Amino acid sequence: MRLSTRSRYGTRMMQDLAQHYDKGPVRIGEIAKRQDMPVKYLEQLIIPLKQGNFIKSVRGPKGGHMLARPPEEITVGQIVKALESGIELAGCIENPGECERSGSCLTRGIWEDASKAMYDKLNSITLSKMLEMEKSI
Amino acid sequence: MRLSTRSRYGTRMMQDLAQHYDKGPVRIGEIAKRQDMPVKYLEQLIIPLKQGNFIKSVRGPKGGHMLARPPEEITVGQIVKALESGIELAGCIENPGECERSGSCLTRGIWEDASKAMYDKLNSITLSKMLEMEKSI
DNA sequence: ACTATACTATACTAAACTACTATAGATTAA
DNA sequence: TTAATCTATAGTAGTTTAGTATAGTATAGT
Repeated sequence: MRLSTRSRYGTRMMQDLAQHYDKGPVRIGEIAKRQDMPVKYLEQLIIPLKQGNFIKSVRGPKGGHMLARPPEEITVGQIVKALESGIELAGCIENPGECERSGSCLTRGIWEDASKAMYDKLNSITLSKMLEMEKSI
Repeated sequence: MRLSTRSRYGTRMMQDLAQHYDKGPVRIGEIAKRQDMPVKYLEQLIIPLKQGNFIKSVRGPKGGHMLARPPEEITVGQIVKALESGIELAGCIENPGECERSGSCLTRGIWEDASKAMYDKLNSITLSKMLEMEKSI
């Protein structure tokens, strides 16, 4: 039960952008180099993050990307949610109709509760909180 | 970020066995029919559950499977752990050596905490607790 | 106006993984 | 001895993941 690299790379990209918040646009190439992640892959991950209003971009030379909101207003849970295709542990949570047993299934509520526990934790961590953790490493 | 069918089917199989606890061995065919899951697939899932000492089996005619321990001593977290290949949200939690950044990675601790939140929730639910939930549906 | 730089959009692909299915064999109650 | 049942191992079609490739669009600087 692994998070995809989409979420993991995307979170590290957002971390990098938070570390350069208010210092002008940051090129994908820089992030990719610093964090050792493929440029072309990051370019794809930026799309949903822009749609979720977490990133804004400047085109052309001297262009790049930056956080659309301050780091204390963005949580890791939001980032993961934007990048992960299905965010719940089972499809039947988001879409009860996909299983005819949903109505009486004893396990369904369990997967729902466990998903919630996980996202509550992820949503409690903002990008600024994450950067603070840096000092204690 | 979905749980595999291994975990989901396996948990439903264990639920079924809990519902027939102390009533003699239950054939896989019965479980498969009641829960609408493929026999041959369940046969595979039983192996790790036996290894984890959650199930014991009787071979030959009139044989079948049963819980190796009472339902109040088995948690959903234990079942998922036995069936899921990697239980953590990122490989680097179980195996820090797989990524050279592990030592200084800000995200690693986050995935670890989120995994823990999830498993704490799953481990708080025993099979007997699960059966009690049945009444409230 | 031109050019180089950077973002944007879409399509493709190899490898791994998932969710099974198939075949053959081992035990044992009756 | 037979039939029921579990056990072991191998195969496989479909999907997903983690990228790469190609072709474009926007714009700062000259």
